[in-house]
Amino acid sequence: MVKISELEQVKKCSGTYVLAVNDTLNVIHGKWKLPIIGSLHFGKKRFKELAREIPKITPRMLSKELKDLEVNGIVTRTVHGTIPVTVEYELTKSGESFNDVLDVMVKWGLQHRKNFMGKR
Amino acid sequence: MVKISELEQVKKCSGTYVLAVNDTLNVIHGKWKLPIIGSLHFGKKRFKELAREIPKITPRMLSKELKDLEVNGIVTRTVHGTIPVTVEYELTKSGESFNDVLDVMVKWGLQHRKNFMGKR
DNA sequence: TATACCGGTATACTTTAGTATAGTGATTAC
DNA sequence: GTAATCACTATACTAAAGTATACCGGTATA
Repeated sequence: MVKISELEQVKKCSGTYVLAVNDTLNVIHGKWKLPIIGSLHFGKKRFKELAREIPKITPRMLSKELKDLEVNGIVTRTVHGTIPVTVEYELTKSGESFNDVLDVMVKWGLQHRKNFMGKR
Repeated sequence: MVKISELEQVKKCSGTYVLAVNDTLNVIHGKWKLPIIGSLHFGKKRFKELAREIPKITPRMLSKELKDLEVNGIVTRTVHGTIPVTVEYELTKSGESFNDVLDVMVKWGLQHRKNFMGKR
C-alpha cells in the first residue's frame, strides 16, 4: 500500500514525483492502450479476441501495444503449447489496479464538465 | 461534488464514461500541458515567466498549449491594459482540482514500481 | 540610434504515432 | 487441393506532434 504520508513525502521530491507520473503516463500513452486495458478488465483474452473486440485496431498496433504493456508490467503474455499455439493476455495486479486511476479520471472529467458548462 | 453513486451510474453507461475519460486525457495530452499546469499551480504567471520556468519549451508550443488549455477551461487568460500589455495565465477551479488526478497517478505509479521491481 | 523586452505569429522542417496491405508457417476443415 | 484460422511480422506509407528559426509592432532604456 502507498500511504498518504508517503505521497506527501514524494510531493516534496520532484524527481520521484515526475518518475511516478511518467510511469502512469506511459500506461495511458497512445490511442489503443486504454481500450486494450478496458477489454482485458473483463478477463483474459487471446490475440484475435482482442483484435475483434477493439474496433479498427490493426494487428501491427495490437501487437506493438501489447508488447509495451507487457514490458511495463501491465499485462502478462502466456503461451500455451497447444496445437495450434494459443496465446493469452491478462492484466497484472498493477494493470487491474489501474482502474483506480481511471475512476478518478472519470470523476474529474464529470466535475469539469459541470464547472465548464456552468460558465457559458 | 461528484458523488460515488454517480460514478457507479456512469460506469454502467459506456458513452458518458468514455466522454469523461476523454475530457481528462485532453488535459494530459501532449508534452507540455502537465509542466504548464504544474508551473501555474504555484500561482498566476505571465507568458515569459512560463517560458523561463519550463525548460526548452518554444514560444510556439507554449502559445499553442495555453490556447488549448484555455478553450478547455483549464486556464484563464487575462490581458491587463498596462503599457506594455501584460498577460496573465491562471488555473481555473477545474485546473486546480486536476491535482487530485495527479495525486492518484503518483500513487499508482509508486505502487506499480513496487509491484514491478518485486517481480525481478 | 541601437538594443532589449513583451506577447506572441509564420514558415519550414524533423520526429513520432498510427494506417494500409500483404505475407509468414503450422494446422485443421471441406 | 483449397481455404481458413492462429498469432503475428514486414514494408511502405500518411498524419500528427513537436522543433528551429526568424520575425512582428509597440515600448523602454542606454
